[in-house]
Amino acid sequence: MTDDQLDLIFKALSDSTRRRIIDHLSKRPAQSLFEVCAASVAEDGIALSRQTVSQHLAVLEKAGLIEIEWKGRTKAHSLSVSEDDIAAASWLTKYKPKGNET
Amino acid sequence: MTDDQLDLIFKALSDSTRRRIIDHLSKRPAQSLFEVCAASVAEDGIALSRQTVSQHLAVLEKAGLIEIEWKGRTKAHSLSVSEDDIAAASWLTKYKPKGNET
DNA sequence: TCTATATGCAGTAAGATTGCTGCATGCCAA
DNA sequence: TTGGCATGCAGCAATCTTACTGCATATAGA
Repeated sequence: MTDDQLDLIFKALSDSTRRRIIDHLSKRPAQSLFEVCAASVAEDGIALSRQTVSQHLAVLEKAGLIEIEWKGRTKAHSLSVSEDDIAAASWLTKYKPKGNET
Repeated sequence: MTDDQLDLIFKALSDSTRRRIIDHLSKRPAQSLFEVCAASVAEDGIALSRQTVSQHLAVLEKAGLIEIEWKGRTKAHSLSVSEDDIAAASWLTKYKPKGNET
């Protein structure tokens, strides 16, 4: 796992909008851009423009956290969390206290 | 764990310089600002100004990952990773695949 | 073919981030 | 008391981020 990859993953996770998108995609995979927009409004009450959501999805894709499948003219986004992603995002556990905290 | 807290922790971890500082502090706690600067040059070959390192330390402190103890005119920085921090940084494990990936 | 729909790309503006320099403050030690 | 050292704060420039609007492209279906 390179430093750049860690950067991408942590940066992707450092925005609550993107964390919400991850949550939506975990509940229902293969959502189109419009569906993610709709879910954001319906479940979180947060209205974002299509392009804004598109950019967030691009960040998540760049970090390797979601995967894309084109179905005709619609782009299906699904969560794609690998073991490597989990390991990277758990980077901090390396520095876990040895049971001596208050 | 609030969304804001997750933002702070992931943002703090999304910079390789800050991850390196965490690593230095884990190896040797209670380092002053100057010592962190020196370690960055000595161990990583990266020269950063005192103020730049100070800012990175402030981000880490704001995220609650390090703690400060003043000793006279020097500020001793130590790693302070709580169980909550570990849990927050492991946020992605919620979406761990159920053993069906390639 | 033609239209409606799903998405992409370009451009923009406000705000955050990251690095820096310079000056101010505050404490230890002689 | 005073000199020197560790740190803080203010300010600045370059870049990145996050949101947006508007236009272009491509595909499914009538």
